[in-house]
Amino acid sequence: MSSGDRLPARLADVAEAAGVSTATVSRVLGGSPHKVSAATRELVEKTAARLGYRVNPIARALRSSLTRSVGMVVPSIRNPFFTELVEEVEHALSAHDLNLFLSDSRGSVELEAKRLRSMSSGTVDGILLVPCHAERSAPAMAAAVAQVPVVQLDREVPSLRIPWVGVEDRSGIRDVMAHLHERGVRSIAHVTSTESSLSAAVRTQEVIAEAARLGITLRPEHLIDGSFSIAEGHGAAELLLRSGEVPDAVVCTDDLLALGVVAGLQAGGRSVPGDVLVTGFDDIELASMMLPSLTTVRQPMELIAAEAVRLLTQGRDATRSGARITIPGTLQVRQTTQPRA
Amino acid sequence: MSSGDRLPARLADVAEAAGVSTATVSRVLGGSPHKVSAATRELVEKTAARLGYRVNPIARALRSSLTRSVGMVVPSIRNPFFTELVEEVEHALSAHDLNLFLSDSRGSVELEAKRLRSMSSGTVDGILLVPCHAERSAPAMAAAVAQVPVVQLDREVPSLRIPWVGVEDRSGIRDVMAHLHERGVRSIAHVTSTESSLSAAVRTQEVIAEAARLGITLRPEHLIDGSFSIAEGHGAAELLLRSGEVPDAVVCTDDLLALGVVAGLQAGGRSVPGDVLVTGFDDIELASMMLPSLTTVRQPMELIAAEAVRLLTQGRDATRSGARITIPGTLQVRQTTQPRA
DNA sequence: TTGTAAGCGTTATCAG
DNA sequence: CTGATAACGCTTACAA
Repeated sequence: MSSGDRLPARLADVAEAAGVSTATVSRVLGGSPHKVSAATRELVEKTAARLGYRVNPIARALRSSLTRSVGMVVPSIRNPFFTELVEEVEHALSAHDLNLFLSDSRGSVELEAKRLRSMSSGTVDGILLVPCHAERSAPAMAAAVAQVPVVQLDREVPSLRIPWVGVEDRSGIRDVMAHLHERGVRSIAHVTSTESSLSAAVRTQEVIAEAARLGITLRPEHLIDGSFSIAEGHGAAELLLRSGEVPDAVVCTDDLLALGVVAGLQAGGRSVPGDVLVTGFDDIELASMMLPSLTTVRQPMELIAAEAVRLLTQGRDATRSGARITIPGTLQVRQTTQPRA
Repeated sequence: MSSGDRLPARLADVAEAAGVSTATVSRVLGGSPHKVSAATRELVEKTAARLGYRVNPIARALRSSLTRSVGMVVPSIRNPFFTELVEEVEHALSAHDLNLFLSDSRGSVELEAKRLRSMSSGTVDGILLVPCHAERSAPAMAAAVAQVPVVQLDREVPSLRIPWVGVEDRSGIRDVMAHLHERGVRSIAHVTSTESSLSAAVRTQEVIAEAARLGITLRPEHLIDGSFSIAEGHGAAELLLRSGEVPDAVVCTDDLLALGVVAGLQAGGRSVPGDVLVTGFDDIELASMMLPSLTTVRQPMELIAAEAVRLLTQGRDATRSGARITIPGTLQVRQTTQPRA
């Protein structure tokens, strides 16, 4: 049934065709530090090209126990922040000639554990993980890290000594609050998702602290805690409108929530920023494309991805260090916090 | 990135501990059809569990030339339509216990070729590809398909006999046009990206044909052809507004363009749907979350993903067949085409 | 500088 | 039903 496609050339075929040993071919083509004369090298390269030879990465991996690929597990690839992070990671890996094995844990600790198990049994040289739960992700991670280097991104499981790379949450929030204060905001609501992520919890902490420090009112019933999604933000806005007293601004711990809040406020007949200011966090692509465009804190995803990949490629020592690399975000002031005319 | 702590148990270790041969262990644990006595089977399973044995997928792949993973290459993982498609593919693969190798070609034929080359040299059992160009993607695809089964998703390279799964473009557009006609629309503009995708070209063809058939005006300068992005849609709306004569509706070949068009029209002081109706195509998550929510054609991505995976897993025969599987989309009527009060 | 040969951890083909 | 044993394609001591 298989038509005229010939089986791909193996290392041995190249060796035979070139009249040298397999060892020599391997040394030339595998980029080994071993010395090979210029003439032989050229001969080998020529014949390899002529035969259309390509290494069998599986065989290479079995022999060298190096796969040249890394795994990445995120809670939801559909969340634009993670999508953009994955994209940056892919680019960073390309530079090192590494492939990406992507998995979505769908926010499930069990599924995450399964993915980690499958990856840590030799398919990848390292794992980049955005844990889906701050405590319950720990056991599977501990098991994985015994087999292969692991680096956490964005979200952190504090009970483990696994390196982490993420944004400086507190300073980002401080910038937001200072900006709102400057805009004359006297009262805020806060929409967050402390359950999903430790980062969100830290941000919320900081929102509360800064509100107190700046004399901005944050009523307990105006602190709304759910999950990260547009729908959640939409619901939060409805709640707010029903509460009767609508604050001057709504501070959200991520852009999806902020998008939902803006839509919800508009649906309720309020103008943003005319009646209420809104801020987000992350700076996903949509934040600058939406109307009104969203004031938010830009997470430098390129940097986060690059640092994570660097940690991973620098090997066990680096990933053993328990390093915590925090990278500052930058406030992007846009239309949702324009001063009222 | 070096090896782990305790060396993991190998097949041979299990065999030794259980006092049987490696062949027997392999037969039990590898799910081979070969008969093994119930007693031996249980013994092996017990010892394997006790030693925490897990197969080495690399060794297995080398021996059996089956990796239990498939590669997927999309033009941009950031495009929500592809993101959602990837997610569905991941789910479909999970059901078959297959892993996903994801790559982003960033719309570059060269990068795409590189990805295909790397994947087709043994790292995956099959490739799901959304080609980034209707002609220039062909050479690399032809080379890949000689090594490994390939299935095209969404976009198609017609010059190759490679199976394809996608939505029924023409009927989707006919539904949109019929709906607009019913709404009393007499003139439209059309925003598309025929360069990116044959599907878009087909949709555009159908828009023109249906406009003619239904007596709806589509002025040549109101046919705007660019790339698939929110920014592009935004620009198209500005162009439209500057043209002086704003049509009754704007038909877009994807949701991103439609999102941009809505934002652009609003920025220019027009109301959607008050002054202008807008339609999209795809039904990405945002389409129903945005305000006003977007009337669009829902692509059944779960089905598309499932069919593609089915073709791939059914092996060479299926992927040699040159099958073209088209799946009907369904019109989702939402706020952007509400009748003017 | 080059070659020989021993594995890497499985699966599959034989005999028994 | 079970067990030796030879591959799979490559890297890397060790020899020459």
